[in-house]
Amino acid sequence: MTVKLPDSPLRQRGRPRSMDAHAAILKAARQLLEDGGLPAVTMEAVAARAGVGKPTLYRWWPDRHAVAMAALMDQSDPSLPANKAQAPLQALRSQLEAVSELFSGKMGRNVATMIATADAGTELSKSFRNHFVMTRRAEGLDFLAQAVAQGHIRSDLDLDLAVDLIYGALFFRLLMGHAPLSATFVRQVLSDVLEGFATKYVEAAKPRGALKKSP
Amino acid sequence: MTVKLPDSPLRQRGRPRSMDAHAAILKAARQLLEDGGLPAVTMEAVAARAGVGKPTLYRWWPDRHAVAMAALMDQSDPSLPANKAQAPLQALRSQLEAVSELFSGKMGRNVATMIATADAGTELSKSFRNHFVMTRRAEGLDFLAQAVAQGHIRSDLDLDLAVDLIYGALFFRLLMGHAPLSATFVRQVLSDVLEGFATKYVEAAKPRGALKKSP
Amino acid sequence: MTVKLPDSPLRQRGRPRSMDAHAAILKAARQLLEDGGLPAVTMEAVAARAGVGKPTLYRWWPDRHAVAMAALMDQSDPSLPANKAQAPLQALRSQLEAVSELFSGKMGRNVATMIATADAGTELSKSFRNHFVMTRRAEGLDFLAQAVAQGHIRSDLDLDLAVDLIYGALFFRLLMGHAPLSATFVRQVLSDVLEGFATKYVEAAKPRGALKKSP
Amino acid sequence: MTVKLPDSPLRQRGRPRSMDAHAAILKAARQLLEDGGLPAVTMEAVAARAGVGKPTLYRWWPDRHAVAMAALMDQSDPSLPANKAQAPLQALRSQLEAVSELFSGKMGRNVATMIATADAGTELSKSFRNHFVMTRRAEGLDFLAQAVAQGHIRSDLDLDLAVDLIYGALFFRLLMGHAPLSATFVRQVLSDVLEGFATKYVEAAKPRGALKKSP
DNA sequence: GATTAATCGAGACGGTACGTCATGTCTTAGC
DNA sequence: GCTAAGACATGACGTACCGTCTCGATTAATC
Repeated sequence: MTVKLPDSPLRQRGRPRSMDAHAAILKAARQLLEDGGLPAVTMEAVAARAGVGKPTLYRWWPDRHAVAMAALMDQSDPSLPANKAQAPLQALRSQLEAVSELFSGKMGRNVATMIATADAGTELSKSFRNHFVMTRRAEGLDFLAQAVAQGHIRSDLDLDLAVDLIYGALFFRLLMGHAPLSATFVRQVLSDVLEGFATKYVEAAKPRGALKKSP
Repeated sequence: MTVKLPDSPLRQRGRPRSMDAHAAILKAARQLLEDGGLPAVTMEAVAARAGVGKPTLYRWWPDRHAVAMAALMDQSDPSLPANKAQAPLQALRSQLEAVSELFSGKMGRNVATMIATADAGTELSKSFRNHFVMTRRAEGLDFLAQAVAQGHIRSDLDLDLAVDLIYGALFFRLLMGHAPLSATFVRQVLSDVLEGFATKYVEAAKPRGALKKSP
Repeated sequence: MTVKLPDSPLRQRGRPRSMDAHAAILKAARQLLEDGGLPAVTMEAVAARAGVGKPTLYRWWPDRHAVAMAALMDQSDPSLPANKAQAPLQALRSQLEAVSELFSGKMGRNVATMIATADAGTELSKSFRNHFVMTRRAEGLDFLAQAVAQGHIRSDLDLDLAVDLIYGALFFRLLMGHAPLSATFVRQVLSDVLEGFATKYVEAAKPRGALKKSP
Repeated sequence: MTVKLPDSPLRQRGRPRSMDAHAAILKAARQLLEDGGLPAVTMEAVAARAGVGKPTLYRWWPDRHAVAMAALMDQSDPSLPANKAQAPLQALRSQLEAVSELFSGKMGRNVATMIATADAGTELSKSFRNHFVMTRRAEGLDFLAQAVAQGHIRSDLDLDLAVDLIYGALFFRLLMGHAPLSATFVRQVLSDVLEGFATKYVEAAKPRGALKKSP
């Protein structure tokens, strides 16, 4: 997370903010998250561990939730693996496996919890969702689009829906916990979803859409 | 939700618990939930509004989270619509529409938040997930199985995965909020997922599973 | 949950307040006062030293000032020496010496500071002033009245004014610090004030200073 | 109060200090004192209202107490009425009336509070006491000395004690608040104290009360 | 009917964390 | 070199709930 500095014609007037303090705060929050999860990230504890005053915390973040979000976003690498060499569907599978591995860990639960707990209207909350989920989703969407372009998938599908199906199943299992988040699961999701979309089927099957009229 | 009383062979010796108090507590918690969401459900506030002592609360629930869960479960009708008259896929669609309508409301967010926040290992937490999600999921699974039995859907599919895809997409949109949870969306999810599964396709297309080996 | 009965004799409803906590708080405040004066009596420090939660402090006193007042009043013996055996003017001198000795010490300054700092309209503030000053003033007034009755002092004087002169001079020196608060000072104040009031004076105007040897 | 500038032979090297800032600070402090009393005079508030940086405040005054004192001393006219035309005891009465009127107002309480709260050893604290009390006391002492010289008062008295009696009674009533600080009170104090001191008394012991009509 | 014991309301208790405020120090850029 | 602006560590403020602990009162089953 980066703090937006006003790029105004006015130059910095007062003492510039301490980058040390900033870094120490995020580090402290990260450690507390790992040790005790979200409830351990109290402003008090973060301030104490970072060697920082509470007002400094409140100067830059509205509440503990925001600090925790910033810490998580700061730590995790938002850069995508970008396996451009791979075939698009293969790349999608790799990415899904990486995501599911990340999210099945301790931090994954934290992220999921925070997304569900957040105010959903806040700017920070949006950027958090973007950081952890929506950029991945966008990447996945891109992979699907490439697959369509390369003819591996039918071109008449709603790809937005497709990625929601894929990532949705993943998060559903994460939250409900009724089944593991294994690589096998990822493989199954992909194959089952994409079977419906595969070009091969389109060629052989007709007519589309009749199903929903007579179930 | 009702608290299980020990059906001991010994007759109750002391004063029996007050059912009035129990009901008043849940009602108070419900109102607080509606007014201020989960954070408003404090033990203090519930006790005050219900005209009940705090020890009475702690006698029956371990913490505020549990009280809120109990209140939500008490209020919501767990009974399923059970349109056995309808064709199974039609019934599934009706149920999904009902669920998406419920969850896009205020209480839906509360339920989602609580599922994500809960300890995930607690007995109460499990029964909460069951009450709000897993019973619906089980019902959906049943509808799919009926559809298979009646030949509307291919018989060689992993139905567990299918329901996770369907409900997952729903919850994903609910949590991320990047797109509405409309009836249109439900229709799309169903049609797109089921197209992959429709019997018609199975007849025409071969071979299955080759896709994932050469994407 | 039960019909409220007209609570006849205002019976204790909840847990009774802990006298231990009360005593510990006052003791802690007293020690802090001695160590660091009034500014050392912070709610935080009192709570910590007394092994008591801050809310318990705020339940019974509105602010740190009140706690310090209560501590001072609790510690000091409001009972008057009551030297009824002595002649009234002699008793007055003894009392003044005792008061000046008390107030020239560390606690004296604290008391003086608190009287000057207090809100002056509060009930506690009034009772504090009563406890430390006005009861002594009343006693002094009584001594003077006795002296009048016994014919040592003229009967046509405003005794209220006389005690204010006497105690006022004492406090004036205490606050201004331009001269010590010695026993000599007390003797001087008394003799000079009373010279104006002494019966003998009116009658004979001689010799000076005899008064204080045989009041 | 004015800050002493170093009258160095060297010309000032940097930016000269702003006299505007100085004046603005005292004005701001004065206004805050009037609005909210001593506790309202925070460094923060003074700086903000004066449009001045906090370091500028701390450069010239050690703490908020000192700023408040400076503001009070700056505002109040230290010049004495100096009715040299009047008879000394009459002049003393005029002065006492002026003082009692000033001190019974809002600022009077502030001054009294600050005297009692101040560290009593500080240089500023001493000069504050001098400014507000001791110069008046010295003036009163002078009036008494003149009265002695002119034969209105006995010559063998401790005048230092006499002024402490007079001013003490005044401050005592101010602090305790058990009786008003009226002109009547001033008249009474003077007459009763001086009766003991009046030359006439020593000589004739009759008649009483004539003194205050012809001092 | 009297005894007994579980439960009730009320509310004080020791705590923890909250979010705010003011302190006094410091580090900039601007005049 | 002095100013304003303002970030900083510190620490007390007063509040909200937490979960525990007495209390006296209530209420039924048991004696």
